[in-house]
Amino acid sequence: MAEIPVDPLAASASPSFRPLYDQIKILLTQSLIAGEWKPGEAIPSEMDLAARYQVSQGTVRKAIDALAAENILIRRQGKGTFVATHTEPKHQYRFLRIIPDKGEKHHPKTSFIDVKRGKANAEIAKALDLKASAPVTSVRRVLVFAGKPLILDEVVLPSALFPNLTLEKIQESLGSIYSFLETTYGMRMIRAEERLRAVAADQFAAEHLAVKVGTPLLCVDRIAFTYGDKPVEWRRGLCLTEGYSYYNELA
Amino acid sequence: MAEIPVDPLAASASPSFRPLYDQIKILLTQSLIAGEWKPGEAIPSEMDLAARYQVSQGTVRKAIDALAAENILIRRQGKGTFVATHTEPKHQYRFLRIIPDKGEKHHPKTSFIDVKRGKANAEIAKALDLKASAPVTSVRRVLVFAGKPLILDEVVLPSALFPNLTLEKIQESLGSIYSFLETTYGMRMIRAEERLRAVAADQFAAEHLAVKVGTPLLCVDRIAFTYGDKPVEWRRGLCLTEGYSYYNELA
DNA sequence: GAGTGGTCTAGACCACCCC
DNA sequence: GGGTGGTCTAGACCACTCT
Repeated sequence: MAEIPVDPLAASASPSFRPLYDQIKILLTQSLIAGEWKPGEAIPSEMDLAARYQVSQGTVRKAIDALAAENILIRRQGKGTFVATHTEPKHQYRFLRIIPDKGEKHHPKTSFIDVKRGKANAEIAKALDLKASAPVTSVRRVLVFAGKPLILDEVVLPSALFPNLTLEKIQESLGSIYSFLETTYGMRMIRAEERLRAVAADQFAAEHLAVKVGTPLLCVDRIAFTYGDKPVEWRRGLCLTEGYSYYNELA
Repeated sequence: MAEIPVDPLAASASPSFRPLYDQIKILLTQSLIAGEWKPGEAIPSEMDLAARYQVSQGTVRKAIDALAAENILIRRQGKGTFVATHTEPKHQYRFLRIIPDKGEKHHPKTSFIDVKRGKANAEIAKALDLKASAPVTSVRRVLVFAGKPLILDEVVLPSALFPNLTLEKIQESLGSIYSFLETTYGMRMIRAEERLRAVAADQFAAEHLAVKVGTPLLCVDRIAFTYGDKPVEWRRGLCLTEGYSYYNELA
């Protein structure tokens, strides 16, 4: 007669198997959400985490590897593992795919147009998982590359998550919006989905990008997500693709 | 007194360190280039490869993991590790990012316009690493989604690598161009770079996409690479983004 | 049941960083 | 020199597939 093992882990493991490193990954993510380790800070060493979770170093390693592959953690040999941040100059414009056709990628200068409060339309409410006509805050800006205004965009954020957002505050902050949201609201964007279309410039876009009405523009709709795949930002960018283009790698 | 180990590997390892699994990865890639394992076939088991290269299974595993992450190999638990192929229905249109705004991704029908021989212009010669005005073969087609012509594109290939390409041959083949190139010329595309712009439809595009001249179109330039990051295809697609858009994930 | 990939462990040693 | 991540190994066991 074989013994019947009474092991709660083994019992729950058999149907729909979940590897240990995956569970560790979830625990690490929860600590990140809870703010146990803040953006830019180092998390405990692999050995410490192995002791904490009572698993081997190799298992912790696999969990961290997965988070590093998603750009949520950053490994630095000899120094430690750090919580990724949009604040570092190198990662300021991590999600910006517009680059010059010739020469190196460079960062734009931002010129803000206005900050307004309003209600989410159907499309945005659906994208951000909000109730219809939930309060939202919109930021409109122009991004200027090498002296040329190239992108006109509108960033829409749920007011509940980002209260008291004003033009003054956002103008004071240097750098990208994500850097600002991170330092001001502790909200970190970890991934985004984009949809691209070609559209004709309307009057407003034509003025701000200094082109004729009807000029073809690249329209980039984005939904950005924070930890746990929660959508927290919708934006639409209208981009003049002259000398610049949207770069993408397919694998 | 400590012994001085005489180890040729260790000696060459110190300046500009290269991990073992990286070297194994290179050896595997060379075997793929040499055609030792053809697309769709299984490569030897991890244990066999470990014996062949005289390393541990874990090291072979890391090398295979890297190639699997690049979609060059495909792991299937319980069955083996296989050479990826564009021939399988699921991967036929792996690089196609145009999907409907509502509903699931679906495959287009192809309608070929013509196949011509010509000389590479400066842009294409540079992209494909060819001599100026090297002979190239161009294929023009229209991709039709759910009955609507949405993409007009031109595929440019070096004639030296793809000899005797005719309209008849390519029309006989079902499915994507990459599937055709793989079965006919044994050339496998493993990754691609794209640049997107918004342009106005010219006369030719307007006719084939059934729109007015001047309609904004998404222009997608692509360079596709085979093993060893060798560029072997240039293409330009003009895409009508009505009800469809170019989908991309940022991480 | 045999074979494959997938997980987990434990330990040794290396490369890198900073004190 | 001590700490961190990175590599490599060897072995045990689990999950999946096919016969």
